[in-house]
Amino acid sequence: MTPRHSPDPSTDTKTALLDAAERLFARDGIAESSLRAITSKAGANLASVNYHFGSKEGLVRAVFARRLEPLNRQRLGSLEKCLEQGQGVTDLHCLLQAFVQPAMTMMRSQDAGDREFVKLLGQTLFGPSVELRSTLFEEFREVGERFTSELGRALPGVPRKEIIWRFHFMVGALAHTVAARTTVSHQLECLNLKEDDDTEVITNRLVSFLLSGWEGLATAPTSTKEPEE
Amino acid sequence: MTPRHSPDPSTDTKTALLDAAERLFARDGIAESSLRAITSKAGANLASVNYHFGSKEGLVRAVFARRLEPLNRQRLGSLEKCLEQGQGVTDLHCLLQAFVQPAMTMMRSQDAGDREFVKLLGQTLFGPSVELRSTLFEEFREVGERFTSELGRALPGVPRKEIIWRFHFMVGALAHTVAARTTVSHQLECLNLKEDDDTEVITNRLVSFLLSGWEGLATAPTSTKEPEE
DNA sequence: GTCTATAGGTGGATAGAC
DNA sequence: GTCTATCCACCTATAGAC
Repeated sequence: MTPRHSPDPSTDTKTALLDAAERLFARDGIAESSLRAITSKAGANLASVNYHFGSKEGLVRAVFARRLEPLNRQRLGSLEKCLEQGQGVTDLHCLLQAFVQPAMTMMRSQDAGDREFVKLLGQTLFGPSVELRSTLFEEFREVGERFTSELGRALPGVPRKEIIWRFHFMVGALAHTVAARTTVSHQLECLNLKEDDDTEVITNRLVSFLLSGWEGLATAPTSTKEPEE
Repeated sequence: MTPRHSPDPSTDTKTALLDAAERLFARDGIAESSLRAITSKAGANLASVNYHFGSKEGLVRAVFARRLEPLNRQRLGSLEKCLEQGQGVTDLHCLLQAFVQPAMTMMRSQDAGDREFVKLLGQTLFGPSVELRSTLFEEFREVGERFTSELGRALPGVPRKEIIWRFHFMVGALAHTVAARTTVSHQLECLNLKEDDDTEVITNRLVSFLLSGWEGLATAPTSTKEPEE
C-alpha cells in the first residue's frame, strides 16, 4: 500500500488549498480573497485552512514559499553557469539573462499556477503590506546579494550605491512586465498590434533594454549642461 | 462675508477625507482601509463619506482624480517644452525627463500628500483590481499616447511595438522607484550606505539608465551567439 | 451638513462531533 | 483529518433625529 510518496489525501487537500489560494490571490488580491472563497474553490472545508496552515497568514506565506524557492534556485543556478562560462571575466548579458529569464518563463509557463504566481509576486512586491514585503525580502535576500555582488564585479567602475539603484530599476521593469502583461496586451490590441511574441522575444526585448541601461553608454550628463565626470 | 472661495466647512471636511484616505490607502492598502479608520483620522463622521462621495468607491476615485490631473498636465507641459526647444529634432533625453521628473518630484515633495499619493499610484498600478486599473488607464491614456508617439518620432528606426514595450519597462522602473523607495532605503542602510541623495540625483540615475535603454546601443544579440543585425 | 444608531452582511477563527 | 455550526469582530451603507 501507499504506493506514492505522498499517499494520504491530506497532502492533496493541502496543495489544493495552495493552488486555489494562489489563483484567487493573483486574480482578486490577498485581502480580497476570503477563506470561504478559497476553501470553496479547493473543494475543501472552511476549517481546513486553519488546520493545515494555522491561519490565513500562514497560508499566504506557504503560497509564496512553495514557488519562491525553485525560482531562487533557478536564478542562482543560472548565475553559477555564467561564472563558469565567463572564466574570470563576468558577462553582464549572461547575468541579466540569469535574473530575468526564470521569471519570464514562469509568466508563460504551461503550468497555470506559475503564471498566476508571478503575477501575484509582482503585485505583492509593490503592495502596501509591510510584514509581507519583509517576508518576501527575506526570501529574496540571498539572490539579491549574489546578483548585485556579481553585477558590481562586472562593472568595476560603478559604485555600489549606483549598482543597487540600477538593480531596483531592473526589478521594477521586470515586475511590471510579468505583473501587468494584461495591460500591455490590451494596449497593443487597441492599436491593432497583435501581441504574438513568445517568451523568448519579450525576454530579449527586456534584456536588451536593461543591458543598455547597465552598460550606461548613454550621453546623459549629470545635469542639463554639465559634462560627464 | 465668505471672504474665501471655499468658505463653508463642508469643503474642508471633503478635503480632510481625501487627505486621510490618501494617507491610509498608501500605508495600508485600499481594501485594508475601512471607512471607520478614514473618517476617524479625518475627524469626520462615519456617514460623511457616503454623503460627500456616495460610496467608498467614489472616495477612491476622487482620491486619484485630485492629484492625477495636475500630474498629467505637468507631464504634458514638459513634453510641449521639449518639442519647442527641439525645433524639429526630438530630444530623447528631454522626453524621458519630462515623463520621469514630475513623479520623482512628487516622491520627495514637501507636501506629504504628494508623497503618499505616488506610493499609492505605484501600488495600484500593479494591484489586482481590474476596474480600478482601467479607471487609471483611462486617466493616463492621453499622456501615454502623447509620449509613446513622440518617443517613436525620436527613434525613427524602432517599430511601434518595441516602443510600447520599452515604455512599459520604463513605467515599471519608475513605479518601483517611487513606490518601493522604503525598501531601497532599507537595503542601503543594511549596507551602511546612507541614502542621502536628493530628488535630482535619483532622477538623474534613473533617466540615465532609461536613456541608455531607449537608445539601445547595447551589444545584445538576439540570441546568445547570433551577431547583431 | 452632521450626527447617532443600526441594519444587513461578511470576515477569520474555533469547538466539538464524527 | 474532516466537517458542521457558531461566535464575534468588523465591514459598508442607510435611516432618521438634529
